[in-house]
Amino acid sequence: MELPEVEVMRRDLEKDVVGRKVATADVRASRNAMRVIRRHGKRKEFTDRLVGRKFTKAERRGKYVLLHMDDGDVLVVHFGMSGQFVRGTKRVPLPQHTHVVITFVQGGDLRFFDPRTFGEMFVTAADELGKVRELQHIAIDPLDHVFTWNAFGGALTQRATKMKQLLMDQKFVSGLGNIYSDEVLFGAGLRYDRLSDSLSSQEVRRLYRAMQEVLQEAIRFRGTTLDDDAYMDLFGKPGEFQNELKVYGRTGLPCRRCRTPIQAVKISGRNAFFCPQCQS
DNA sequence: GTTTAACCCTGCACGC
DNA sequence: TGCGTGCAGGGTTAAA
Repeated sequence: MELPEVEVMRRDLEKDVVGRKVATADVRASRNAMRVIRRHGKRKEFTDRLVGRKFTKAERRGKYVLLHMDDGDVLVVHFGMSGQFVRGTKRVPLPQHTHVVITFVQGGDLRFFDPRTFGEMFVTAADELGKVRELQHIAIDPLDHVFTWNAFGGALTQRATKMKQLLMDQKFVSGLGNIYSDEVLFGAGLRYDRLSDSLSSQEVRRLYRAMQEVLQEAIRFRGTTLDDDAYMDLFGKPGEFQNELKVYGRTGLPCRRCRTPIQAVKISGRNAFFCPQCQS
């Protein structure tokens, strides 16, 4: 789950979970459930900080969601690649690999399931957030209004890294993963292996604009739901952006712009998809 | 400074 | 049919 999916989830949570009060919290009895709340030694340590609390705000930092509560604590959630929230009720059976169930005083519940358990959730005090290592290093959000193409260009020349890796580096710019880094680079007409300090100012502007456009569009289409990655929104509905993808997963298919077959290469263990004609 | 690989995990596609 | 293998990926970490 990358920035657009996390943002869609955040908006859904803001609409449907903020304002609700926790009646019960349950961490399921499995090894992987404990993996999900790995920061807490015991289930009770986690659940005690949720029960009786009301959610007051849903915030996003990079690919993290922060659910603030009325006592100043925060439920921090990272979805990894297969983590999901879904709203439910007692009558709806729990999905496979459900690790945490939070029920509300107002009725209904919130389930967290995650087959591959790369996801994580934990509760911390809001004023301790600055001490959480993963959150400290999250770079500026590409959709933040303080993020200007000027500042972006300056940061790019400070480094000499292949563009794909740099875009996926959460310490450099937050929110992009394997799918959207490829889509952004295609939108900018840049190859995955261009070095960041080799970009002209025109290319920097193109990249900046492509980043805004791709991410905003992906949010508008409510995220990308691939066959092998069943991302769904809070209400279990898939996204639509997979139909708009220009390069990701399209190996051998004609480029939507120039008809040249899309290529895939391995770069540091990840697939990079690109059009050899449109990107240079 | 930058890059690579391994690790955590399950589901699925593939070949035999 | 059923099994083993390889791959997918976010983020961290150790090693090159």
